[in-house]
Amino acid sequence: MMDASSTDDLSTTTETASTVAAPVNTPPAIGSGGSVVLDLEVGVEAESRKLPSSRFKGVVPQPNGRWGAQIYEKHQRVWLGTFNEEHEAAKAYDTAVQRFRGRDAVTNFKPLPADTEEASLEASFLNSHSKAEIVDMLRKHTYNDELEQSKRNSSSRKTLFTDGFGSGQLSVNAREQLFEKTVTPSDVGKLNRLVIPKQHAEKHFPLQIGNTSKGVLLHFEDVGMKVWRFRYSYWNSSQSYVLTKGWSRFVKEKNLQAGDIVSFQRSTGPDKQLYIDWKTKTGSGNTNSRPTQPVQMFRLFGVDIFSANNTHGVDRACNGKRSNMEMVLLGLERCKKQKIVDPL
DNA sequence: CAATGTGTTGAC
DNA sequence: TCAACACATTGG
Repeated sequence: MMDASSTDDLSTTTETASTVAAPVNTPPAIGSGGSVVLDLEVGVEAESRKLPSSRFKGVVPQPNGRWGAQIYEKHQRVWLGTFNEEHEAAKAYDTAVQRFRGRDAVTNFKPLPADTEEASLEASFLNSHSKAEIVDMLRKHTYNDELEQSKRNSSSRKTLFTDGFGSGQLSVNAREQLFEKTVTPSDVGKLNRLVIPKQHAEKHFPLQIGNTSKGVLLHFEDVGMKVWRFRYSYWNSSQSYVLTKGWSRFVKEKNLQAGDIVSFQRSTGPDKQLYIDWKTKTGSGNTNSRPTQPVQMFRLFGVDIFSANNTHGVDRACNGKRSNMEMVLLGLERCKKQKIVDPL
């Protein structure tokens, strides 16, 4: 009904930012919640008819002592809901104005918590929802909850995980398959490099002209949440794109053999996190057991956690309860810092 | 009936 | 754009 169905984003752009920069606005003046006070407004009390105006932008008093929040868009008011506390209404306005007019819009409070990581997370959250959705959250007072939930999801750098039979994938961050390559003998040999088929390289890992020969460092995360850093560059001599420095370590640790398949993925979310995985030709995932890799091992908070290959059935046996493996993964999610393998 | 939020107006 | 204000509409 409210019909704030303005399509989405990009309508504002340019004109938005600039102008402000400085968090002008009246200072949030103490947190005096209810009491109207203000002796100079004796008339107000006496009249008992006029409503106290708000110190905050976008906040209007309600007859019942509560506070409404509103923002204007295209000559029309967009109602953001009613709130018990004046500052809650002000915060709702802040959220809305940032979605409607960009990150640098004038707000009541925001300029204060000018973090970096949190701020960007909220920014991506805002931009991943339509104006109408944000308004709806504000009116229902669910914005903060949804934002927090979003943060949890985006911070969980989860990798796909199989139950040993390739059937049980736990919830995974949305990611797209970029491409796979069956490694050649030279890819896993002494040349210490992986040739990336030109077709895929140019499509998914475009190199800037300046970096063509110099190369760049690409970060990939594997199923164990280890981060691998490979030098990626173009070899004029062979007219091919290659992963060089760092690649041999991967080959060694994974015991990659000719004919195995390496696959590359990228998260579809705002972060363009890259992932790398591998499997044997027969393709039973990477939980297959090679002599050198009898079990999967996670390292969590400095503790090695082993999981037998045949977790099949174990998870399922938990009947509704969270499975052991799930707990492990949940723990991994919380592990903020990722282990850097092969620091170059 | 009380609360909500729209209609509307005038100031900036 | 914005808030003030009146009041129609909602919802329990």
